[in-house]
Amino acid sequence: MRNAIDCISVLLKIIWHICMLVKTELASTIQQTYKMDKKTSVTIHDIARELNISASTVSRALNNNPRISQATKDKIKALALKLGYQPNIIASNLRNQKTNTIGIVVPLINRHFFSTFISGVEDVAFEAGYNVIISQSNDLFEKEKQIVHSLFSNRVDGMIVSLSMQTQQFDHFQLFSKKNIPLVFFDRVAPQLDADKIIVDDFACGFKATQHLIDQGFKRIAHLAGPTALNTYKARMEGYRSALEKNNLPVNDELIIFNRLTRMDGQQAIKQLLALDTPPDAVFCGNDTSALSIIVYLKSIGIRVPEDFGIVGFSNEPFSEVVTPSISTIKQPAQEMGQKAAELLIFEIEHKENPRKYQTITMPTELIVRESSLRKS
Amino acid sequence: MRNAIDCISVLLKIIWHICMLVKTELASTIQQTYKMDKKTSVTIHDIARELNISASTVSRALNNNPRISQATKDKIKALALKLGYQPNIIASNLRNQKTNTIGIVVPLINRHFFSTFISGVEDVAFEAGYNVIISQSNDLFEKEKQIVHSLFSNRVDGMIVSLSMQTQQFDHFQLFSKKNIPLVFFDRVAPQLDADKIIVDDFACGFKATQHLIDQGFKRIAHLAGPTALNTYKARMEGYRSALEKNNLPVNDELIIFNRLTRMDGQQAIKQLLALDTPPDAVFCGNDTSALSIIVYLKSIGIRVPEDFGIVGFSNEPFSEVVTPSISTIKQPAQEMGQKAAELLIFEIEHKENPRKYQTITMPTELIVRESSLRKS
DNA sequence: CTGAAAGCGCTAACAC
DNA sequence: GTGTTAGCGCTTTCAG
Repeated sequence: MRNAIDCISVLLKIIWHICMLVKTELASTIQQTYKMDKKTSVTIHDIARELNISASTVSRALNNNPRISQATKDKIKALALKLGYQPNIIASNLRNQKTNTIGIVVPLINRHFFSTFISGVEDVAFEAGYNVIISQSNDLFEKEKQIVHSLFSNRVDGMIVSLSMQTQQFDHFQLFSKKNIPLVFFDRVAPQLDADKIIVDDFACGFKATQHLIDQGFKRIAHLAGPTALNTYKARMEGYRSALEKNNLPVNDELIIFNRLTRMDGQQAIKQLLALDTPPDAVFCGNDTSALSIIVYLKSIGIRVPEDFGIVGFSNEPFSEVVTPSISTIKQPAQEMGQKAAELLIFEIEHKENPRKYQTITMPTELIVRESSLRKS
Repeated sequence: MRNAIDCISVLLKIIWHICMLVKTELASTIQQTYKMDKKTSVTIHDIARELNISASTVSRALNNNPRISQATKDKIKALALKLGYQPNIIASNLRNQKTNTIGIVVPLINRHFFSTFISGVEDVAFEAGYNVIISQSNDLFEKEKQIVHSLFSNRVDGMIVSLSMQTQQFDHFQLFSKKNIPLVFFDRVAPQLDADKIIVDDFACGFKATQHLIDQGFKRIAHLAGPTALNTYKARMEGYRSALEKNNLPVNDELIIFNRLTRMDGQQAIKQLLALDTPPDAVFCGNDTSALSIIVYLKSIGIRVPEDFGIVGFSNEPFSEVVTPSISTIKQPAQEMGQKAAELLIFEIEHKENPRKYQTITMPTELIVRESSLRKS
């Protein structure tokens, strides 16, 4: 018995040693791979050594510094190409205190307005030699804060932001303003923020949409408002109210419903509205999604749009054009807004002025009249 | 006369000097501003000096190195907070040869599939402490090449790519494979590429869609194919052909139309198909956009969908659900694909294996049957 | 026109 | 536990 146990114990020890051997073997392989990795990365020093010149000359040549003779430039560039040299931008960034990177913070990337905006930013940024790093706040204040800190630590040269739905404080942006790093807000902005802003005139849009419904002969117009903590939804609602007043129509609070404008919200809202003693005959919705769900519901209960009920949405989502009936809506120039934001930001990055003057750029919008509101040709 | 000229010359000199003075003044102001900027940026050395300890201790403390006593950690962290210390990640990146950044290359950011995919990537990346930097190739080969080089120079730790429509060569990706930087392709991939891939089974999807039309009693089924240089469109078409063959239906080349699947393309294609001697009674479209335009056209000329003509699209664009008739389509799990791609990439970044084994992950798809193809309940 | 040297801010091997 | 020191790869004075 004893013997057997001893035997096993010895065996185990042997196995253990084998394991250890394998492990060190593996470790050294990894080590070697690592070294190989490093060797494949050619630096300006490698080029310098090969040509018996200094690294600074190589650096200057590759940056087209006029003080270097054409001959050496050619020599250096040729070798760089041959060796497959790729500059380490991280090192350059550290030295230059500039990353050529701009950060974007949006609530959600996969919303048509935002992704189109980002596309516009990317276009301009790429042309100007900037990278774009994006993050989504998912409409959460805490995540927005984290993102902003992270982008700061990553030393972005500037940042473009649309606020989360929950954001009411703005301390986290002071990091940027204190270090004089340009900041451009768009769409969802805060009035109390001293910064550049790219917006549309949501008030005018709300007015325009409502006036259009009035012009089409609708008499009792309701409004689906988004969270009025956000400047955009608040202004749209105020535009709506103002249009009613201007036309001497009563502003009736039971006709204004506040929610988050999801499809569910839209359906609930229209049910609630139709249950009123004197229900409305039209509604201006804070977005197209809710407008859509209202159309679907009305169709399902046999109310005709626009004959019996008029609808105007907001944002010109891709589906608005193709549903039946197609949805009248307000078109925001998302791509152009992105381009403009990027242009403005990059300009400020490259021409930092002190003291700064903040601009607010209002982009043009368009009321697109489609079937859902068109009773008169 | 002479006097006058002398006078002017002296005046000019004076003005010149004033200018110079102003210039130096300005320069020093700028200098000062610069220094102020620098001073506001607190580093670990500032913390170290203040506490009479070394920078390395500070570094270790902030990174929660267990070798530092809790007491000093607390002291350091408290001061860091007080001074508003923000780590310079660029410096850390350079030193660590790691950027915690992953690059994404897509044809177009503001396409629902891609932006949703990106959103999925961002979710996972953020959780794992990675930044996401995105670029769009605009379906141009040259731009794709530039982007890939730029991302490499920016030392991304890994990259996620969907190829441009024009891409036929893949040399630009060797930068990454040579340095053993993980690379994950998705959706539009190249079979000859040795890399990880996240795809759906486009062949099976094409088959499924076509089989569904057959099951619904459609007899003569056409196909709108995208550019077959892309694996996705090619496989969809092959699935279509295979389904016909399996059901002993003839594969008729005049029923297969190749284009870029825009709305225009869709309209042209359907006209062409209806002009045939024996036109089809259904079509499987390579995407939802072309399916939509066909529906619109058929409605306009009084052909009923699905009674007279069946349609299946691809991708489950948001509008597909809400148009009338709603479009039967294939749903790709874009968000999940993005999450999976990010998980895979990050895993490979953090567990670099040598030699690498490349995986191809096929994500599940779903045929969503809606009105445009449903003749039998 | 080119080189030497210092340093961007952080980390980690090595020493004590 | 903490300090010393040496870089990561690049740019940029300053000096010749």
